[in-house]
Amino acid sequence: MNDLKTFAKTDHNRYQARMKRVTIKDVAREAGVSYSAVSRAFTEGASIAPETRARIEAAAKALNYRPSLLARGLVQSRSNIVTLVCGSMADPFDALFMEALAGAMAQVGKRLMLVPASVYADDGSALLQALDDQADAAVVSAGTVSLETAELCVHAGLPVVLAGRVLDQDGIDSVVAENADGGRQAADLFLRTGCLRPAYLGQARETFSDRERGDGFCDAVRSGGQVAQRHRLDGADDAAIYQTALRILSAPDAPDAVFCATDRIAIGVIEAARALGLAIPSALSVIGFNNIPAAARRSFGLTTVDYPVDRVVTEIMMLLDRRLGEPAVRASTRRIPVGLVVRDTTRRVDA
Amino acid sequence: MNDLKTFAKTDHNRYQARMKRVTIKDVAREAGVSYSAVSRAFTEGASIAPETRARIEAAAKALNYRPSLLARGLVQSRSNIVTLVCGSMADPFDALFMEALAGAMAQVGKRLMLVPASVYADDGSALLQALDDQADAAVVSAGTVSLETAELCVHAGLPVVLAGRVLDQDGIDSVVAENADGGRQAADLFLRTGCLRPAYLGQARETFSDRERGDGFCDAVRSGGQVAQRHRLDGADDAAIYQTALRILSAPDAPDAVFCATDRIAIGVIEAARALGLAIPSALSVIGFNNIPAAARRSFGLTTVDYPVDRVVTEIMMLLDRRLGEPAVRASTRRIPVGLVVRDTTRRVDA
DNA sequence: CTGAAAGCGCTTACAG
DNA sequence: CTGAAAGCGCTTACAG
Repeated sequence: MNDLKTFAKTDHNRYQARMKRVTIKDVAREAGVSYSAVSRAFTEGASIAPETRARIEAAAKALNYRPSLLARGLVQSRSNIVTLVCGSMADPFDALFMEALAGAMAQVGKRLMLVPASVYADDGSALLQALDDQADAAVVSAGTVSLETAELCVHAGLPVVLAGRVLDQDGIDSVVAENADGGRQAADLFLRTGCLRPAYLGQARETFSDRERGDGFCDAVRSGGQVAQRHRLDGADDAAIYQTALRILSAPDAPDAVFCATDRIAIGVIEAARALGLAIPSALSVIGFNNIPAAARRSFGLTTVDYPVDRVVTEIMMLLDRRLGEPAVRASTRRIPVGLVVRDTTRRVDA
Repeated sequence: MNDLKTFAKTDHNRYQARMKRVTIKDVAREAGVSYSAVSRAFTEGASIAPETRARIEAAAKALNYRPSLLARGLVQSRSNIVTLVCGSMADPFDALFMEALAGAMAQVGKRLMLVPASVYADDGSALLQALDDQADAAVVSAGTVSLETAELCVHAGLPVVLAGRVLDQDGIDSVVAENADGGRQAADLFLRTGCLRPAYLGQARETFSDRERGDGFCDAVRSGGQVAQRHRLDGADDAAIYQTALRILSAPDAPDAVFCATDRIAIGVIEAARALGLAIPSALSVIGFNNIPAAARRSFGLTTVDYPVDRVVTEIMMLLDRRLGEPAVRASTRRIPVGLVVRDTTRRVDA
């Protein structure tokens, strides 16, 4: 990957006999019209004689003409690009979110530009790419976004919506799960099913949603008159999840119920429990978050907090739409309701 | 999602008091230089006095100037965009591939534009988006690409590489797994461990790689003097995988060994087998393909054919680089070697 | 090293 | 309905 000189930065023209693009002028010449006419022929609802349009369309087809989105974007200062600052795809939830978002954007004629947060400095500069792209909007689902960067975007009139976190900055909208409520629901179920040593297991690096889930859970446990342990992963991959779970579950004061920041973590806990011979749910209860497809697998039957990805995407689209219509509108945070899906990793509440 | 009028297509200007962008001219004025000078200041290795550059950089910082990638792309006819035509992210392998590709592209200063194949007509038109974007290259990992579309891209000088399939069209490169060899390896293991009724289970809609895997497998089984069953999923989601597996495994002539087109399918087969009380691997052997992280989970311990995603990405980058350097070079197909990773779903070869 | 000019491929008022 | 002109924000020869 070190010698991709050409692709990376070398002067293409030195090497490349790339065909020159067929432009609006070529079509105009072919059709015998001005090139404004060609532009109109490709603009919905422009005033142009049907016959002229037909002639132009024929010429365009003959020449394989395709309007340049770059040029159009430049002149309209609207690129039809939406920048998505994203993180690792190791958790299926993130991949499904991206897929849903890309689909929704396609519905309104926009496409997603991927900016992997990991390749940018952890100072919010990933988001600045959206500015460089003249993106119509940005969605941030990973990485850091500094107040300074956010401010810059707002100032430039770039609508940005944060997924999974809230930033205290005018003009930056957010959509997040009712995380604390999800944590509370998990805690309630543990308490009602007689769990005595509940614990929360969060991400290696605490995130906004992670913290809210943990807080909601621990607060509710405390309200129930118990105290919750609070743990954190040793690392981000499946192996680290498993090892952390092993450690926690084999400690002297091992919990008998674990609420995990994500389903992926919860599945690691289930596997560790099985390796240790802990029966689920009699000796250990487990609850996840997100309700990814794997949670429903027979192998796991994971009780989890359902976080409907389509709702998230719908809200993002609506926030974006609203802000485009009214750029100065107050920042708003949309909370997506979440609900327990009870499967096999928690005990029955028949008491 | 039906009323996103503003975001979708309405005239922004009617609503939007978007700040006008700060341009090269603003910086030039602020720094007291021509705007060619500003351009140079932002061009690596351009001839400009250090002091002038410093002054310009200061002015740029003061104004929060950021070069427009759109404008730059237009004039250089190089957008630094790479279009990825992608499919569903339901299979973790696809998400990991995308992540790896995005990372590699970032290394060379390019970003990925997502085009979900599903939202375009099944005639290869998704790929045409790459042309409209003035993309520097396109990678296709899903959907149909017609010869006609491919031809158009080649003609326009757009490098395209196909992932997971080969197209008989000059100028279109490919990277694919040694699928048939993978199938052969799976078959050999089944035969050497005494399996008597081997079967292949492919995707609902046959794909290029799918077919190669099945062919390689069935041919090798035949060479071993047996005949393989050949099945196909009833649908694309986890539920359909599970149901299809149930059906196949409870048939009168049920197989005692199943090679699956992907790990995801294989996991469904494992779950169906367990539901039916079939012991793995004594009563049923299972082999997958890809070696996704889930395959290594203790819950599955899936024997599989490892298809290293990083190798795939590396080859794609090299093919792209080569074609950019030499646009007319013959199309080439890179075959990525694959290898069995033996875990717990196949019997020991101690006989 | 620096500036003025032309041009990338379009759209958008403005006249006609 | 149609065309000529200006301009979107840059880069790139070309002179100086």
